[in-house]
Amino acid sequence: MTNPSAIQPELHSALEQELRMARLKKIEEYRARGKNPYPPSFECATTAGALQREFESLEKGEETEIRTQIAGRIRSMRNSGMFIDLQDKDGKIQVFCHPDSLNADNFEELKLLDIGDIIGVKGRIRRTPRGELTLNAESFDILSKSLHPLPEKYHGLQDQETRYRQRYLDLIMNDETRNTLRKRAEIIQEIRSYLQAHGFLEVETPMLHPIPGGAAARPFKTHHNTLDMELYLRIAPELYLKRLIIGGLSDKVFEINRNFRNEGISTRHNPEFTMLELYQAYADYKDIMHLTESLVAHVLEKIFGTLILPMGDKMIDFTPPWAKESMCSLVQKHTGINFLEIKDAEAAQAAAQKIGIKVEASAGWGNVIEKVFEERVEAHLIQPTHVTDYPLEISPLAKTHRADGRLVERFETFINTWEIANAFSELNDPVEQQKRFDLQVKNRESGDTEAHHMDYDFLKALEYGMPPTGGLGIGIDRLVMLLTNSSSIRDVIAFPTLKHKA
RNA sequence: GGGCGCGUAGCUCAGUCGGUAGAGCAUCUGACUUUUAAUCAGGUGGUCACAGGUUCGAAUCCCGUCGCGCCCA
Repeated sequence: MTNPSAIQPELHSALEQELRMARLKKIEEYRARGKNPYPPSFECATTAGALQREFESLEKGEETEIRTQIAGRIRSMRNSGMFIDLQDKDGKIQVFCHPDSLNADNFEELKLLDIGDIIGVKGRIRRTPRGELTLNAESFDILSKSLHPLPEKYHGLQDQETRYRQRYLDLIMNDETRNTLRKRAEIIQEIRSYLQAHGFLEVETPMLHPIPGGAAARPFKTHHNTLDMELYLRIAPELYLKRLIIGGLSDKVFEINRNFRNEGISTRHNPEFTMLELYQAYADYKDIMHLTESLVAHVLEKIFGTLILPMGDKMIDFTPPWAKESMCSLVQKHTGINFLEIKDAEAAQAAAQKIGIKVEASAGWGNVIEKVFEERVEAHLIQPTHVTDYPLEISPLAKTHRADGRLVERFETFINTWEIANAFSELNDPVEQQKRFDLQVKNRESGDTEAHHMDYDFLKALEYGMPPTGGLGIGIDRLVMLLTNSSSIRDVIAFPTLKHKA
């Protein structure tokens, strides 16, 4: 049994304690009247938003005999509680508490109500002479008493840090936060329904990996006590989804789930983030390109009813087909250098240095191209663009390009300068895959902490035969950022990773 | 990891040249009672992020630490 008057460590000031004690006292008074301040349920007949729509045409000053009941949080009170603004999931409605209609018991209990309390109200609908749709309360019940004051009613909650640390307050106070996080849920719902309608099977693969694989990234490490075994939080589901394709669980599988990468935090990076990965047997990267476009276009049409959205001060046009150009061609366009004519790493490094781009002495031909691309091309990719035909050297899981052995069949889609999608014709030659892993292991030994690990278990699976397969990864958080015009990934993740507060 | 900025009442914010800590909202008391950020009168409320330094005197100047934001890597 805890002492309700005990000082909580989070409550520093005397005022905060005082406010809390005053509200605890009101709870006791309410109980003393035989009422339960935390009742088990309340039957809502409608919502504020639904009422606003339903009675849109009710004239000023018009009263009805229509009774309804509604629940919500008290956002403000005027005239000593005579007028209460109630907020629920989809709107606000004014509640009028006057002894003419409100029962005598409840009228006495008005002084026990505070801003922030959740109440249920029964009453009749009218529109006031000033034009406000109003519920003339006949009775109310406290459904949950709030022990803390809400942020300032006019300016709301502004402090960025508090908005992240106490997201529930941000959600109560800021419509924009509610809208963004609801849009996120809708976007994911639409992705699911599109993929399910196109024959994809939704699956779940492990979060705990004995060997972190499927991406170039540093993992979080953890330990299983009973098995006495090191495990890693997954950096990508790729190698397990391919095992499902090998097994023929379905020719089309997808997973929408969290990945974890033990790297920096920025407006575009959160240590845990949500990824869509899908694999389609007998398809190549060109098929996946079309799939990517129609998937995203479907989401936009369903949710926004348009294919053109604002992002910052720009307009992004998602209408398929999207621009498509090879990485080397884009690099040549922006630097004048045609790397396809450059044969070795030394010459590539020299070409990059000549235009003022520093590259490491160990950088191979492909690494140099990637670096030049990042520094000179990415910033220009505003409208949706598939960048194709990446260097093999930086793509250890992709199939060698059918027309050029130095490249792979891969594309990344850039929108608003951000990488949104990454896709390949998947490498399904186990001998070739082993060579690629060997090279990665060598890179790791020479200091590349993001290089892939050798994974014999996966190689063994490949050796049983994986059909030709196209694969796609889409960063859901960044996609949601684009579609909700959000400038920080923290705005599209309900509870972003934060440091301990001092 | 580097640079810049921010941190003052529960919330939103002022705080001049270094001279006793301020406002609005919220809250409490009272008045009023069909309001719309209700209004009127009065009151409560402060670890000025934390720690040190300079100074007769620091929210203010300096150093360090922590947290948040923005830009860069």
